[in-house]
Amino acid sequence: MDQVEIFKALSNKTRLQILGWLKAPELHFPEQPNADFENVGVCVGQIQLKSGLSQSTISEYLSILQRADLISSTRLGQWTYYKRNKEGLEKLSEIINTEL
Amino acid sequence: MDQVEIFKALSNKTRLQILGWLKAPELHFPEQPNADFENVGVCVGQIQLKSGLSQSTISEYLSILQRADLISSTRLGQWTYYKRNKEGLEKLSEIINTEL
DNA sequence: TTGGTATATCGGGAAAAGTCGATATACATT
DNA sequence: AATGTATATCGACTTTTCCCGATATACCAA
Repeated sequence: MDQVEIFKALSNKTRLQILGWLKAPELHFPEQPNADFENVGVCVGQIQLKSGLSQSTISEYLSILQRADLISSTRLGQWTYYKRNKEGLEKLSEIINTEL
Repeated sequence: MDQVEIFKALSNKTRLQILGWLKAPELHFPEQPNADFENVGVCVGQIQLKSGLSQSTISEYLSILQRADLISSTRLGQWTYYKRNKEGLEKLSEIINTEL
């Protein structure tokens, strides 16, 4: 993954917010039936609702974050759940501490 | 400083390279008369030369990095020297570790 | 004060990102 | 099979970023 793409993914207020929400889903989203936050994350619809942006925009934003390895997804039935990707974020932290 | 602006500043290959060069100027730039790397940094002309981009572009890039608190500048005679801003980079690292 | 060098700012054209509504796809339920 | 719901993709339009050359400003030297 190109470093520039990681920073581009983070260069947007809504995408930064999404990462913040996913860091503590229980604080930012209502209870979910059939899928716990820790294991699978939060479904697209909830994220969209909270963001106030259109469904298509949020879907694209999530895939940008995913391409940057900052989040990961799981499909369960008709829902796609996204959660933080700890490894990707640790790698980012390392880039900043060692290369910049 | 807005977090988004920090990440935007980092969303460009050349600007990332500049930060990398400024992390270890002695490895990336020739000796400078009258100004040592540790205290004042590297002058715009040297950075431009190494980047291969135009003078105006590099001048703008440096000011983008400076507005994001990632570098700082010192004017000495007709030269402006830029160096890494440790504090800003530490703050960035903290943002990533605590908010994302 | 005239000219030379270093850097900053301005104006612009091309490319990329932001964001939407419409449509497609995937899955579930009846 | 038909319909409904969740998400992804497409096409378009607007705004922002990239990067340049030209020009302005600041400082220095003769």
